[in-house]
Amino acid sequence: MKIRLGYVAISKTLNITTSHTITYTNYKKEKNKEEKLYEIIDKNLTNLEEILMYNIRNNIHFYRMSSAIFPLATHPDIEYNVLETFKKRLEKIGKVINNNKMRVDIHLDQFCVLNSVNKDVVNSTINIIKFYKNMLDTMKLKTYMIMHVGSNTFGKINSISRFINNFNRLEKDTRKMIVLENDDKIFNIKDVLYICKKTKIPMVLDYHHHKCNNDNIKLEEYLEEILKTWDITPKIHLSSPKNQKEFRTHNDYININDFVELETLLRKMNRDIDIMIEAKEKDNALFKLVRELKYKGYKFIDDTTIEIKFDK
DNA sequence: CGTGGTCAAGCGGTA
DNA sequence: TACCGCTTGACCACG
Repeated sequence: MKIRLGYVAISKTLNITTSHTITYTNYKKEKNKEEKLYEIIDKNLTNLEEILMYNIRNNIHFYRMSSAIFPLATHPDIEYNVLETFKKRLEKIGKVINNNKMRVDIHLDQFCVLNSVNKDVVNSTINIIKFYKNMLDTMKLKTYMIMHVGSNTFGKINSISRFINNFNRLEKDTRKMIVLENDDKIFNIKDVLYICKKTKIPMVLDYHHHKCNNDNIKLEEYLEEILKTWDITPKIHLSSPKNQKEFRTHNDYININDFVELETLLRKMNRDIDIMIEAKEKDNALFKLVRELKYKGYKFIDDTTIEIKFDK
């Protein structure tokens, strides 16, 4: 079995970002509003292209796009069809991704709360989901949007059924593009797995969140079921705590012990896995982990792919 | 230059 | 009750 490693949004090595933005307040002050927006988006897309080339050069097969490439794209008071304007560009980027068989996905922001008790929040969340679906469709990427279950208002049972109800309001094609992740405070792996089985949503396991929020539930007992929610290679998120006191906060790097713990469970599963490194040092953290794993004796097929022996 | 205040957006936890 | 962190922390005014 193989484990591939990926990273999120920013390359620290290249030192470029695809999240250049403008706030609504400053946007309103601009003389050439549209021009200003397009300039920012153009910069973001150029940097995205550069990051993708960097990923290809370094055999990184697995990457999460920023959700801030198109500033203000879903703002209620701004009318602009950004996806139409940048269609050619997005198609080209999509082609690069597909031609190189790279797995690229996206994570919805924290204010996308599908099960909110506030109707306006739900509606804007649905709008945002539609926007990203259109974006991914424009790029011709067969991939997913990752999100959390959301709010806990009126307790878990109510909150879970709110999620399922609102999820079912989405169109069928859109529903197929949603992936759920266990969070670090409320919805643990058991809760999320329950929803995922009911709705046929694939489940991303976040190992660090599980450590933060587990109610003494053992991952061993659920891991196989979690992986089964995927038709394709399952995806797992890995990060390390900043320190004991600020446990929930992400560390700059990955503690190799966290990887080894997780990998020890995974090697009993006999499935290829994609592990996304979520560390503040981004690709640097990924490569640091790779160096340490090699030193420890892990066998690598290429720069970021580990060969693991199935171990019952 | 570096830095502190600000920014469209939700939510729960912590001091 | 106000801030923090998640999220992707970037921009801008000021010194």
